[in-house]
Amino acid sequence: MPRNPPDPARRSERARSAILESALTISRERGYEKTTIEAIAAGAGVGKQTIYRWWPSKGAVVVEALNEAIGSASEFPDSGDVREDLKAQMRSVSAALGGPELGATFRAVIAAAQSDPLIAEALPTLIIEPRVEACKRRLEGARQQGQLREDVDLDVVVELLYGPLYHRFVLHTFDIDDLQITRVVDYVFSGLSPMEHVTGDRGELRQ
Amino acid sequence: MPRNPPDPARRSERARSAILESALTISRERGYEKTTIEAIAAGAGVGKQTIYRWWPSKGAVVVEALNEAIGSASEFPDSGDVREDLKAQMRSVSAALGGPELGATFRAVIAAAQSDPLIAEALPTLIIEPRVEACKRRLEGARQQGQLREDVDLDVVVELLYGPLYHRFVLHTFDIDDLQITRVVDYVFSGLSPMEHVTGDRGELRQ
Amino acid sequence: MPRNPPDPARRSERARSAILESALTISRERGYEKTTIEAIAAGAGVGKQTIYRWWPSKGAVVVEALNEAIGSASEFPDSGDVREDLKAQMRSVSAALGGPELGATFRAVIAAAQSDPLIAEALPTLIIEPRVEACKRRLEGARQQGQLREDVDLDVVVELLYGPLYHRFVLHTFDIDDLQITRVVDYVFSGLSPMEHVTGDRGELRQ
Amino acid sequence: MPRNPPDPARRSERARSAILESALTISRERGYEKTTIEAIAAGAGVGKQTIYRWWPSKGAVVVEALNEAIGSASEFPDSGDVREDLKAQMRSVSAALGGPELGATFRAVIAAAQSDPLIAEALPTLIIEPRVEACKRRLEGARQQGQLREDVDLDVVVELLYGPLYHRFVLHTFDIDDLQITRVVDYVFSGLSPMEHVTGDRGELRQ
DNA sequence: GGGTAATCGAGACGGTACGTCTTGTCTTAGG
DNA sequence: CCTAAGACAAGACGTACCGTCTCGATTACCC
Repeated sequence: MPRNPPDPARRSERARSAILESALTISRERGYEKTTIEAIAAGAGVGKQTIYRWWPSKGAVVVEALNEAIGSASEFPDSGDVREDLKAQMRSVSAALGGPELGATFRAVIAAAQSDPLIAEALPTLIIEPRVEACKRRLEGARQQGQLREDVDLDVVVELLYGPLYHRFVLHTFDIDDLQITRVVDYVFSGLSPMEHVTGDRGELRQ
Repeated sequence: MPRNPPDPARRSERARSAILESALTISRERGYEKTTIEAIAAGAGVGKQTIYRWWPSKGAVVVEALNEAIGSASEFPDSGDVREDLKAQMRSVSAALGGPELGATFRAVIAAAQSDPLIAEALPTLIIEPRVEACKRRLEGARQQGQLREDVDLDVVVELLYGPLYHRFVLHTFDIDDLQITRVVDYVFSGLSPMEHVTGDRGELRQ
Repeated sequence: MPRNPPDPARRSERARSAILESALTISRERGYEKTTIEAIAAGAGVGKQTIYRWWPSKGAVVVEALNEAIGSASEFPDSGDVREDLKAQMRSVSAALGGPELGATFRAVIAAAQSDPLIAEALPTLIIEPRVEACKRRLEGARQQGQLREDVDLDVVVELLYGPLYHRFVLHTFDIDDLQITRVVDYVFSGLSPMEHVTGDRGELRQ
Repeated sequence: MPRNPPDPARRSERARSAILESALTISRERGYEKTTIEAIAAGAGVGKQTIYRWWPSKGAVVVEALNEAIGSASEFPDSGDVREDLKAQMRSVSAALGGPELGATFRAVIAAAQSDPLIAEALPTLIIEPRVEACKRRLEGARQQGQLREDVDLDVVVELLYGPLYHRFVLHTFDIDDLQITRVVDYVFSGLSPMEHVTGDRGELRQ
């Protein structure tokens, strides 16, 4: 006697968006750990069952809410200069991570992903990958314009760029700042080996 | 009539270590968020009051437990070839993170640090910084041997090297593997800009 | 814009009888209080709205179901000996109350009557009174044959006879048995006052 | 791993009596079916768990509350005239059953006993039997004074007396009134058979 | 015999209460 | 006094039903 999954066609869009909005608001106001499904439901004017029908856990609601809040807005700029475009985009990621709006919620989602398998799956799928793909598309463009070596693995390049940001974010070592971003991009493009080779244009590795 | 603080002289060492051990086990098994004081007490064969008497919060118990468990940082190898030394060290970090024992524990700490300020402070101080310093010492040695540019910020270099590993670890995008490690080190040293002339030694950027 | 009442002509007979059958089954199996409209609907393979369209409450469904199920009252036997006829009839009532089928159903109705005004009205009217009347007719016959005092209130006599059975049935003190029935009838006819001279026919008040 | 039953020695008397009082009040005010454990707990200023710890169900709380409310007060009067003493006691039972204070709650408990095995056991044990025993003691006294035949089964006599009251109470046929009580007692003592024997003192079987 | 209106099965919806679990405080008994 | 054990008030958990509502998809009546 298998439990039928609910029929998405009958789903109420009004309820869905009210829930996501309520989830984000409450998460922001009292922190993720003190966010309860009861409160999300009350805040959205919705029965608890409506949440349990469509999401498996509090975390799942919050990831989805977070994803909608960040927006699909992450399309990369393309000014022709890949280094500057990356820095600009990384600065906006940094602002989002550090800002009071989404930062704390994003932290909480990362925390939840460490023990909740459902979120461990949703976080990369829903939030990380689409933005990684956007970054890879920009890098691919740069490669075709000769700003990037032909043979690099773009997945690793993305990790080289954003990994340092997340390193600070999750390990609480330093705040992410423009200086870190500048150096990360410049080091990654120019390399750490003593310059036996010409980097071409911008060897400005100081400060 | 002020509440007298408990007298440390009368404290039961047996209870203390049973609590720390139980906290660690449960944190590892079900994640930090699902770790409850009730369960720690039950697992330690101890009354809840004994925990509340000596620690202010669940987080405080867990940091103390972790601090005792992880032990001190190991020194970097120095074979003369900084790239290979880094790869070796990163592989051993990768093995630890991926292993079932320390990996799960470390996930729990990272998760806890995202919401508990006590752990947010203890994690970089006690755990991360000593290891970063060891790495920086090795890099400094490399710099003096001419394997590293003079002007780079070593903190950022450490983040460039380990950030990609943590990126995979906390965001659950891919498993950390040797290939990633190889590429990270090589890209970071050689740079991503197209090589106008070969760096001489190891241009082996394929595979 | 008044809500049109449903049109009885279009009513599905299949649904109606499936609902009544399901209501009776569930009422019998888990008791009236734990009978839910949800379960009746599911058991009948019917939408909940179909029940709410035609009945105002759970109680209404159950009375209607019971009314169809119990059938009409049977006539009393008349062997000429009113005591024996009463005992015989009371034994058959006792068997019905004690039996798993009607007993459980009847328990459910009695329970329902204590809280649902609809059933509180229907139970005496539809179920009790016809049977009381049959009993009273037999007692009237006995009176005319000189087996019963002229001046007794037959309603009270019926209660004297059947009250003890229901006392055991609803209060769960003892099981109804032949011994109780025999004694009830004999005590009622012979009286409890010490016999100053024997009644002639059946003074057999022992065992 | 057997669940330890709670230790009665540690039980809070304050909580216990607040719960029973709250249960009775709410039961009276909104009816048994609409009485919820949630409301009882709130009304008593008590956690729900404290109710669930000591009672298995809502019904059990209400039976106990009812029992305390009725009071042990049921000792029988002994004026020397057993008929009058019985009538007096039956009138007070009738007043309790019919009264707005306990009548509705008692109905609900009887209803619950029809489907809840726990209440089916508690109702006779806790409430009925102590009062039946008191009645039997009075009847035994009457027997020793020669007001009652030697050979009657007192359990059946009690049922003969109270059965008719409960018959009206649970089947909703008539209201219990003084006339019924008078007739029940008189019929039971004098017997229904035409008077071939002298009843001694009071053959007043009219009206 | 085709249009249309109401019933049907199904089930999502906003709610209330359920019975369980955990929290942090308070109380009891024993060493 | 400190310990373990655990009752306590509070309140969130995830589930079950409530009674209402909205869906297509059959009916069954009326033109």
